[in-house]
Amino acid sequence: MIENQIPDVVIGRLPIYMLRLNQLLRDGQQLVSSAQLAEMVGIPATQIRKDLSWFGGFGKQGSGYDVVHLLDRLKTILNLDRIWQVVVVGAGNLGKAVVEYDGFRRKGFEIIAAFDNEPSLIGSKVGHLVVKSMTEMEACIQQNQVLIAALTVPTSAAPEVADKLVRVGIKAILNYAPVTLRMPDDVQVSYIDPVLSMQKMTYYLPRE
Amino acid sequence: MIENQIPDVVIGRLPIYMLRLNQLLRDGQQLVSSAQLAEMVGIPATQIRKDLSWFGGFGKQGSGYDVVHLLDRLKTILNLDRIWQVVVVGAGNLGKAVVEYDGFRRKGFEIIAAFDNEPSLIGSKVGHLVVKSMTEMEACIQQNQVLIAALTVPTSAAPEVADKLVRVGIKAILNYAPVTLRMPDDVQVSYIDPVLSMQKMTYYLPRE
DNA sequence: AATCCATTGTTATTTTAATCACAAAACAAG
DNA sequence: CTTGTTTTGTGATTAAAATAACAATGGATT
Repeated sequence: MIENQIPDVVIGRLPIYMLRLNQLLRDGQQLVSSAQLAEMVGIPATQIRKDLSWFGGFGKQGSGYDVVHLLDRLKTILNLDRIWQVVVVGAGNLGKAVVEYDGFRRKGFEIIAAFDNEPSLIGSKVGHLVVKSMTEMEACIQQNQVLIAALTVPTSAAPEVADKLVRVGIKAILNYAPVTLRMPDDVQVSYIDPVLSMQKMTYYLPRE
Repeated sequence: MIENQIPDVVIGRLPIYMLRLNQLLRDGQQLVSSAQLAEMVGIPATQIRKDLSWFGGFGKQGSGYDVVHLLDRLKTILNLDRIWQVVVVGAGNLGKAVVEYDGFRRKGFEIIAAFDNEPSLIGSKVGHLVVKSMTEMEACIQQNQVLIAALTVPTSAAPEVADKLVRVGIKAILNYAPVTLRMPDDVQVSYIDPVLSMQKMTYYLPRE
């Protein structure tokens, strides 16, 4: 994590706030109090206010936060006031699911290419894309100045492929492989592993 | 979260340790020091030792931890010394991907059924399963005493379906819908939302 | 214009988690 | 059997995060 003023945990909560604010926006609500938002996200109101105050106050005493304005500010803070291009590396089942999932596009992440080095996959269609060879990856990433990659290759290949991605300019990796990546400080890594989440939950389940 | 002696963050790290220990096991290594494990997972050795010490000491001074034994203990602690049956609710693209992903099975989570209420999906094959109607869900969960569900229905349906799952006995929900679920204290919920992770990473990316 | 009410922004406090530091234990070597 | 080396387990300390408390503010009401 890059050394910074604002705690990482706070940054992590902002997207959650955005999710609920978008919901309020769709419902046509114009103002929201920290208490109401708290109720929606299951986080204390005082913590929400504190989180937001890191970026300066944008609420109004007595009435609360303007939904549109707050959403707009959060978008800007999180650099989400633009479209981000994303490449998917690894076009197996998992990669396919990532490309075909439209949640990314809906939130401003455009998947522009999918790569694999398995000859049988290259040239095949995945969603709206045609799978490209890994040899084309570097050129594609650099030409489009892509900064974000989703890594869906087999675990054994993940560290090596991640290194390569960083070498060609990637600064954020959404890693679906269950392996810890050792990356330079200016490269972000997020781990997506539903199995780990399940393994945590079983701790709390009755032993029967 | 259930009120407990041991901090939730500690529980959350145990599955990560297991992941690496399994790797060492495959490599045939018999002993591991906290320092070596630390190197592998990117967490300080002192924190690993402290985490483990919550459950009593199972290392040997001077030599480290016996890989097989430690793995065994962690399995028991996390209730992973058994097979857990899981149902998937929602058999669209996402549900399909979850059923077909074999990472769950490999770690002892057996997906025994997939449900949907879309008539066109009911009866179709998803992986090795035949999609069942939601009307059959209650009977299936109760007959098999299933405690874990993966929730892959559309966001709008998620809260309602989650409530139903809890009513019929589910105690842990892996929620893929981007919505906060309000659940009783004895029900675990984990959120899987790769978009949130991406939105967090963009904060740290250069504004270009 | 004065009062009241709701709700923010922020300082102070408490709680929780991470890190440090070191004594105790295991084992190997002389 | 003593000495040296390694590495654990844990009490003490520091750092970080969450919570509480409340003054300040904006708007509504009389």
